[in-house]
Amino acid sequence: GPPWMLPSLLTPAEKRLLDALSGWPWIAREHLGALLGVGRTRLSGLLHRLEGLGLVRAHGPGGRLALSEDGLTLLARRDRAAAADARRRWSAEPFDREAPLTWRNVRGRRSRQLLRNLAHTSAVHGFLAALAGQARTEGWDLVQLDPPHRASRYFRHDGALHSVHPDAFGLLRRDGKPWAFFLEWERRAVRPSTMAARLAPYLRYYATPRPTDDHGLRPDVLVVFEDELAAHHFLGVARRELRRAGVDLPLRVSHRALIEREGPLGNGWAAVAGGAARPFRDGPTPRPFGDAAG
DNA sequence: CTCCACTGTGCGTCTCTCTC
DNA sequence: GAGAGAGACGCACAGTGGAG
Repeated sequence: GPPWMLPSLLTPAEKRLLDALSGWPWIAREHLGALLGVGRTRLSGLLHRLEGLGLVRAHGPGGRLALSEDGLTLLARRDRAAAADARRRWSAEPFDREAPLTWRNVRGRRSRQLLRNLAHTSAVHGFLAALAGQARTEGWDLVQLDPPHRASRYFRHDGALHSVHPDAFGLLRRDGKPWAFFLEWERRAVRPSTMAARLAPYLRYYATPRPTDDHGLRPDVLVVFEDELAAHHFLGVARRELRRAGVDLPLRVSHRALIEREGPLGNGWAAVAGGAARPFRDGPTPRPFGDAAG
């Protein structure tokens, strides 16, 4: 059919898949299935149809998924946004179809950047996929999940314009009670000064009334490190910085192995509350995201 | 001395606000 | 609507210091 008929041809599930892909380019099938809450069979069916319509393409040996340029155009038109801009930014098409999939061979600026840092991109996808799965089994409703470009927040503090650029923002709800978070996935083992610098934008943001104004509640700031040692160091830095700034920042810290074992909604987080860092697995800690812990 | 990991700096990119 | 300026991010690059 003609392209202008596409929106009416697509089912709600297919539109949800397109939206997910627009937020998380280069996502692996497994992660996408978990995000959408569909099994392998169902996912294959959806992808087969969308690939047949030319809206989605799988790239590289890993079959990383992304919207095609037609897919980007379709969503841009729906959002009354400039389609050419969207393609320039998000196109996953290679310059050279014969050449292997590398970041240098990708047209879109943002999608190129995401492919270049594929380890980080995949880590965030994996976190969110696990979160979505765990949320379903534990009765949480995943209301909202924003990729970095929608999770950024710009605000004024001391007269200057500042911003936070999280790797993701999410809003969940259970029994009518909401819980929200910003995610920062930290790759590099960073020095104390760098750790403090990463924290500073959030300290400024939470020093303003904006978190509550923006979301109706104060989202937790989740910081995940690749290795445990860096997470422990960060806890110390964060404790000092929070005390120094006198800001009540709902910060939770963890590391990859702990998240993989406990799940994002599990017991693997250390809180920095009242200036006192609580070490990981120091006795039975309350479930951080449940009713008990707040 | 060489090698390697880490660090600081410079640059490019993005999005916001302000101004015209 | 276009352009400038500001703040934040992340890469490339070069310098530094420790280990062998």
